[in-house]
Amino acid sequence: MQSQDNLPGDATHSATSVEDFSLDTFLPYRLALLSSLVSRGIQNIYAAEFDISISEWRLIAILGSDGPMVANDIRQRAAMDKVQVSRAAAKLLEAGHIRKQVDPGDRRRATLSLSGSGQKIFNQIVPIALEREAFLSSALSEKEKSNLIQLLEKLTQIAKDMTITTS
Amino acid sequence: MQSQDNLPGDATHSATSVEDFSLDTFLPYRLALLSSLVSRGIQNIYAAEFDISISEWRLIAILGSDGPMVANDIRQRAAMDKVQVSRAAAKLLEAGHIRKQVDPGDRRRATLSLSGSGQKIFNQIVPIALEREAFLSSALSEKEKSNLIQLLEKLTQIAKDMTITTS
DNA sequence: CAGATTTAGTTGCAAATGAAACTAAATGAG
DNA sequence: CTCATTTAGTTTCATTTGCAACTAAATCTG
Repeated sequence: MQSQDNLPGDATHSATSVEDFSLDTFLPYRLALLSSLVSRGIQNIYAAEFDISISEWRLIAILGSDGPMVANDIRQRAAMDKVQVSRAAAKLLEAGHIRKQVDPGDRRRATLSLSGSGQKIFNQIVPIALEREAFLSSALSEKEKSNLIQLLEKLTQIAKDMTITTS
Repeated sequence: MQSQDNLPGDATHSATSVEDFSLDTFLPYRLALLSSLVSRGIQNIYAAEFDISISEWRLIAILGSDGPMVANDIRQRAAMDKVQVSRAAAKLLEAGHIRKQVDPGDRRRATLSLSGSGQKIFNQIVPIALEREAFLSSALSEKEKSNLIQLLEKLTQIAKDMTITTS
């Protein structure tokens, strides 16, 4: 049995013929499908209850769990588009959920952090989100779940490398 | 502050407190992150080469691998919105990549199938997509990959059940 | 069979998104 | 020091999306 040490750019021994193609085992499809189902479900929660969008929640989640940071760091952290970050930040700022402090050393940069209301939203959403997640992953054992996370992390790393990060 | 009394019964073994929250092990986040990276990468391929959007490609992929089917089946198969299916179908129809045959028994339904050019697009994209996927999953062993697919399938099933399918 | 209800799919409109152009500040070269 | 380049973030515009309202066909009820 051949080992599968794929050199990047190689992939020559892998199935690339039309007959072998099955949507059900096609990773990008499976990921997109699951991700959209999950996101849709969660979005309903905080769109209805609080008045924030997905990207806004993402910002709040990042600031809430990792602490204050500069927009660019958020972009890298979440593989978000800089436009996305900018807009989400603008809205959150307007709503008073985050604060912005310009870096005196480099006045283009500004550190973003949760305000009181932002923190409150974070505190309220987290339990709901966790509960939702718990229900979702109730089909998985603890081991399966950590295994899954690990696999996703690996893939994310590769995917990040693949992306021609022009941003 | 509103009460957040969890529905009694299930999923109580998992952490639901703010302190335990970590984005890195939060499944919805990991999924969204990876999925968006992967989709973005693949989209570039067929948006540039052929002139089709993600949902259009999805339709082609489904019809190409599963054969002709009715719009509603596509919707269920791909957990797509019916609007999404309708619009993608309309565009593909206009571009001549699919055919539409009205069911004589129920004239609201129409079976969609790939036309010659649609089939050709399918044949051309599949190898590229597979190669891309092979590269992506080059970090995983065969076993890990099939394991991952299986876990994703399980989760998808749950997520489908969770969704209050109003469509 | 008429009228009400359900189902399949489409359309209109408002909000979200993404690429590219733009502003402003910082850095680098001569 | 001055002009060109890079970097951080914003704005503009065209496209995509998603919900809700709609049309048309089928089915159900009396």
